[in-house]
Amino acid sequence: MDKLPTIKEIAVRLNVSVSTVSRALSNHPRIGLGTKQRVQQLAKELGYEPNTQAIFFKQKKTHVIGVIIPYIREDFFSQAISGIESAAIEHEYTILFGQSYDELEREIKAVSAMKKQRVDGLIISLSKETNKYNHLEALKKYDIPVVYFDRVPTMTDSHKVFCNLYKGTIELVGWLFNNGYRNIAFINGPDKLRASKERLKGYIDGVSKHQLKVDMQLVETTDLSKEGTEMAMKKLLGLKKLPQAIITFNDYVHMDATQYAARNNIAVNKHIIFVSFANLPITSYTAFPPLASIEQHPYRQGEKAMDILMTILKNKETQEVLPNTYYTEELAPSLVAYKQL
Amino acid sequence: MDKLPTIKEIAVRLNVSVSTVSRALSNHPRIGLGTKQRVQQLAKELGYEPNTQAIFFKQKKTHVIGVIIPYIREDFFSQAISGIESAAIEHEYTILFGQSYDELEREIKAVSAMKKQRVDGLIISLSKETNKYNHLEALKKYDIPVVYFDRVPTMTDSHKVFCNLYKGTIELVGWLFNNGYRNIAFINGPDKLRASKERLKGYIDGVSKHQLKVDMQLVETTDLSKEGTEMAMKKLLGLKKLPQAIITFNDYVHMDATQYAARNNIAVNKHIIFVSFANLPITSYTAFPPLASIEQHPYRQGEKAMDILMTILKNKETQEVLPNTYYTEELAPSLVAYKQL
DNA sequence: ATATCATGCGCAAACGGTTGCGCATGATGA
DNA sequence: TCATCATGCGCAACCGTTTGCGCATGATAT
Repeated sequence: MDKLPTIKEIAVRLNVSVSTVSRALSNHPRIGLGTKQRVQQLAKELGYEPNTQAIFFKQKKTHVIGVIIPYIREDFFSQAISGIESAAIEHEYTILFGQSYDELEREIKAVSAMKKQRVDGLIISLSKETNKYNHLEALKKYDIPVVYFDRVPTMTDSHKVFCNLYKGTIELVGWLFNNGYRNIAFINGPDKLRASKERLKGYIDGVSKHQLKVDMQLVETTDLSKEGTEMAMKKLLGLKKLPQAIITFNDYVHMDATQYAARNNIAVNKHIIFVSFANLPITSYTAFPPLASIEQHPYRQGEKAMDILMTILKNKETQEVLPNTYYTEELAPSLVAYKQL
Repeated sequence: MDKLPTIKEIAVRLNVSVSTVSRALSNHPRIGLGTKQRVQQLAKELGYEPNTQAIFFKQKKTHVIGVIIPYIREDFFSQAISGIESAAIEHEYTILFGQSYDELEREIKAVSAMKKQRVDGLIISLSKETNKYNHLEALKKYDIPVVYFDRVPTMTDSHKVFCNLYKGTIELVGWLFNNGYRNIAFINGPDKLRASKERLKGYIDGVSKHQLKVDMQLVETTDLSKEGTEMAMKKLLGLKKLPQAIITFNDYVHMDATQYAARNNIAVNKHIIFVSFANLPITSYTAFPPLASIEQHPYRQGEKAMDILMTILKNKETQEVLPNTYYTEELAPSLVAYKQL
């Protein structure tokens, strides 16, 4: 394969210097019209395309941003990455992709790979295991800004975008209340997860808000496995007073819960109604879809994260480095009722 | 932020030349032990990490491969990309990500972005619209090898890996036959799709193989929309002799078909049984899961594609360029029966 | 004592561009 | 007529690293 045409080759052929060619191509005012035309003409003929790698190298930029997520198979994240991608394209950026599979070790490796590739910035949704942030702090040394989304860290000195699930849960409880449900149960996720804490707080505050007393017997947790969910359901169905409604941690839990209920002769969504947090696109095809769901806007979270990253990068260029400004974008979740009760 | 330590800085501090430092770090035999130690020691102290961008630039390599798929939201593709990623990690490669959304125009842009970034290779599953390949041929000029998977082109001078759905469909028909079903209907996808042609051929040959006569009244097509599928179902349910089994083009069609059937008082999977091609992970949670399904091994397809790409790249290094060797990997699909009939 | 060789290291080019500065040249104004 | 200035272009450094080659130096062989 013959070599790609370079600026140098054009220079030689036209008997001018490389600097002239470079400037001619970028329409520098100090280059004569004739020269410009000859250069641009020949460039076109040769099919010259600037070697972006060389330019990026010199400019210490890559026009690449890293994206690390737990699982691309989760619809939530594939939507998020699509949002990121669409915003990235607008800014002429491309995405370097990595999954953590919810493992800290993999996350560290992925971050390290991004660092090696000198991404201009990183967007990440943390793994469940992530409890320390050295690997991410390390990026500061390389001047790589990090924007977190959805699974965001607790530190305040970070850029982040997330959906306020505390409010979402309150809304969900409110919706149930307004539709006449009082005895509202809740299958939460693992205690240590931030997502669980938020939901629980929302549940408690939501219930209290309507002058109901909070009955912790109605609150169970699952480790998100099928078995864990079934154990939780077993306890709830064993209560003397059966719950009228069950809020599940997410759609995966929802599905296991409803299937278990059905197997135990509960008329799902009649006898007990189920509501959840939206993760899955096709719950409507499911045997027992949730009657209402909290939409967490993954696509928009992705877009927003990218937007924030872009403004950070622009600011860096403009030297307006405001090192102590941290962007936080809190999206309002929205309740989607699938059926009018 | 203070500058990152470079080889040059180490050189200055140690009063040696950059070349010595470079060689000392890579354990070159011609460098004295003492010097090596001092260099490596200082490198460690400074936290020196080689600038991979600079190295890649010099070596005309990026250690990045591009991956372009239609929709990451489709579970098939998110699995495929996971397979690619896992193989990539083993070879110290990272993935530049792009979606075509099944549009040729977007695919072209994505390819162009990959080209700009000088990926070392490209793995792509073509968009439905892709009927010409100039954008991909253009990569030859840049010496970027392309490996196709699943949605592969017709040209023979290309590397590809795919699942033989012709055989898969035959197998599906055979399974139905062996379980006593004779009147087997088929809702296929759009005629022009290669995937449709393969399935249709498989259907016809599969049916003939068992000495059944091929009744084209049993074959309908859908444009893959809900409405299209329902029209197809309407026709099939309108036949004087109702089919005993229906093969659907994929799980999305399956779901629309079964829901339509249920609404029209067909006892799904009893009155008429449904089988499909696996796309969705959670059909088991669905109201009417398919009783059997052809698994197309997206993860393995991804892995395989990456493996092929790697051997191509290795060969390039070794100068053993065999320009007219094209790798083709045809995976055998496997039939998964969800219930014993 | 001299040719030979291994050892240890530095020079400089190269990858493909960008860019500050300086040097001619001809036109302009005083 | 001479200083002044805009115009058009080239020189060379630079980004961070690798690598072919050459140059000393001291040891070994003859």
